[in-house]
Amino acid sequence: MSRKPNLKDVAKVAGVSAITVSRVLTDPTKVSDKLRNKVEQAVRETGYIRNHAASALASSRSGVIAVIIPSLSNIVFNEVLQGIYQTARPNNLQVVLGDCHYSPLEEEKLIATLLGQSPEGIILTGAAQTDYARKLLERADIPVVQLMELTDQPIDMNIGFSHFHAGYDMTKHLLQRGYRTPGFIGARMDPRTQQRLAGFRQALADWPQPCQSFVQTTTQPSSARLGGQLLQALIAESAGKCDAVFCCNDDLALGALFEAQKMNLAVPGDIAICGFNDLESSSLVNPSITSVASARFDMGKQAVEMLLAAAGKPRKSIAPIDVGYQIIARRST
Amino acid sequence: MSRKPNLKDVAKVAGVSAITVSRVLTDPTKVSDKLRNKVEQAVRETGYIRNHAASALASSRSGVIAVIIPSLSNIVFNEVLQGIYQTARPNNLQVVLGDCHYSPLEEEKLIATLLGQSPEGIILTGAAQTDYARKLLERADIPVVQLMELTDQPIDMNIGFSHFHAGYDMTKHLLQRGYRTPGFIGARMDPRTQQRLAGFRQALADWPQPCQSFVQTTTQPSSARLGGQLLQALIAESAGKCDAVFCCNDDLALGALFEAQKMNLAVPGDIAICGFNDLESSSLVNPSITSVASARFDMGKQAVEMLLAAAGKPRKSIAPIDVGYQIIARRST
DNA sequence: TTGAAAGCGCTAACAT
DNA sequence: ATGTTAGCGCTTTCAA
Repeated sequence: MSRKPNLKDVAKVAGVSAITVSRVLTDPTKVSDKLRNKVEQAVRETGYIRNHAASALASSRSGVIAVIIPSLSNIVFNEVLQGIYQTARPNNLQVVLGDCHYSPLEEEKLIATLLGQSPEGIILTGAAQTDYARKLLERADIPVVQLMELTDQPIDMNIGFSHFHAGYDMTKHLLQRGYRTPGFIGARMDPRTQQRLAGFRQALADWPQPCQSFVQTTTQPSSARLGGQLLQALIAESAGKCDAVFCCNDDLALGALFEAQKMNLAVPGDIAICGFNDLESSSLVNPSITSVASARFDMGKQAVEMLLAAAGKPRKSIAPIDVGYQIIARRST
Repeated sequence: MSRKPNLKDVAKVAGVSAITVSRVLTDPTKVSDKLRNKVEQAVRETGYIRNHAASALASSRSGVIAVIIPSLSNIVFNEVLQGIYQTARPNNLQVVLGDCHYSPLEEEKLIATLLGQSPEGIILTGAAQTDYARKLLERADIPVVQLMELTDQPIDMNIGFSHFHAGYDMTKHLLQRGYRTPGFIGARMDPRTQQRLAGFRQALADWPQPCQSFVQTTTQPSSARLGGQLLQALIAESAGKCDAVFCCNDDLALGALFEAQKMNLAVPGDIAICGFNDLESSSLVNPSITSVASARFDMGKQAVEMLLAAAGKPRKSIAPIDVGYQIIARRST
């Protein structure tokens, strides 16, 4: 046999009709044990694999969900992806994934491309979609989940947490620990990073005594190396007065810590350091780094579950789901 | 019109036949300017989006490639994925991704599932596929690339480097630096990790003087935390005699370093540490960690290019491509 | 350059 | 519980 086997081939081998084979594959309980065994045997024998395109065309169910993340290299999204993939698989959903490199325009193009796969739902990161992207999504009329942050104007469903409040609380943590001239270092400066910075500023504004503060940001991609550089810039800018650094993520925080050690600055004695995302390393370095934890795996999982729950049903407006966050105080502050 | 527009609808609006619309979408040069303009106008007017499933079924070209990696959480594969996605997109290829959690059986199931998408090629990690998986792949008759490691019995194409030789060279590096009682710590113990360990053992066997060595491994997933635990176990096993540790990857190495610092062991004075994969942190910690670098992004990129080059052509046996590796000696050894 | 007809492989809907 | 029939929406093939 040279040609790839199709349903009819399997049916012939099993001595049944094509639809029976189809039923065994789709819902085995609809077929008697006897025939089911025959069919399963025939499937194995022929190495049959169902043609997804034909199945999708005939049933108008693609079994696909689309997912767009801003970065494949940021481990944060990997944990979300794990939640997504692990929930999608047992539900027989294929994931088609796009990386929009933090660009709403790239995201728009990706949405257009991915919608061509007739996904049964789509998961997006953040809420910075272009108007045209929103239009495309509305026309597609499929469930949409916006992930990671909370938004007032969701396209459809929304799950995440407030980066503003997390940034606010982290800054308050620094102030409460007695640091009075805190700095903020940020890379990439995507919307969520900006919200963290806004939280930082608001917390300072709300503090009873006025505090001097310093901010160093760049739109360059985040990395530990950059964390070191930004720390240097911050210390230079503040002429050494800065006594604490809020790093917009843990990569930066780790780099800042290593750099501080190279500069013979005691952490937290000379300078406190805190990060965001609570990566594993942050709890293992010396000193361990204070950070913000959030349920990333769970967000991915829930996003898929929300799509599943919404499938087929008429769209009803669901309140955004706030999964919250947690300040994990450690030795670095 | 409430129903989603199809080719015929667009054709009617444009006053042409369906096939003409199809041609405008696929290869506009095949249609006269006059009709092409009419059609393009009609497409915009109707908001038409081509049905991928029908297109794939009729043309038997899915525009999809399948990729299976052992882990979404291991940053190493993310870099490979970036190479894959960044090469796939400009070539109008969709990637369908599967995570087999280092299990050949899960991989087999994933292959079966992903082949259902009629991918035009498939990229696999490693060479530990089950017999049935290999049968499925042969039957599918599409280009296959096995990635990351080199194998004598490739299914089709192969690109990677020798983990055995890398492990061998790294161990030789330790011996040449004067360490005589080296240890190896390994987690997960997937085939590539085992090859690194085999290289470690061979290097010791080949060394002119006999050396005592220690090995601590676990099949648990790798993590920095585990690196610390394995280091403790190694030191206990060797009663402190161990003077160098070859960690099977950089996560373990970082954890081992942090643990050594907590134990007040000088690195590399009391104990040398080296890792594998050359993650960014390895170059930034104090002391920086010796590691093995390889061209992961490039491997992903090349794998897609190999699929593209092989598409359609009769399968000819191509020699495995060795992308090599590099020992990056740093202060930790 | 354009179109008409004939499926691609599967499943929904309708028998039996 | 099983089978028959008729498409799903597109592209291939062949004809004009």
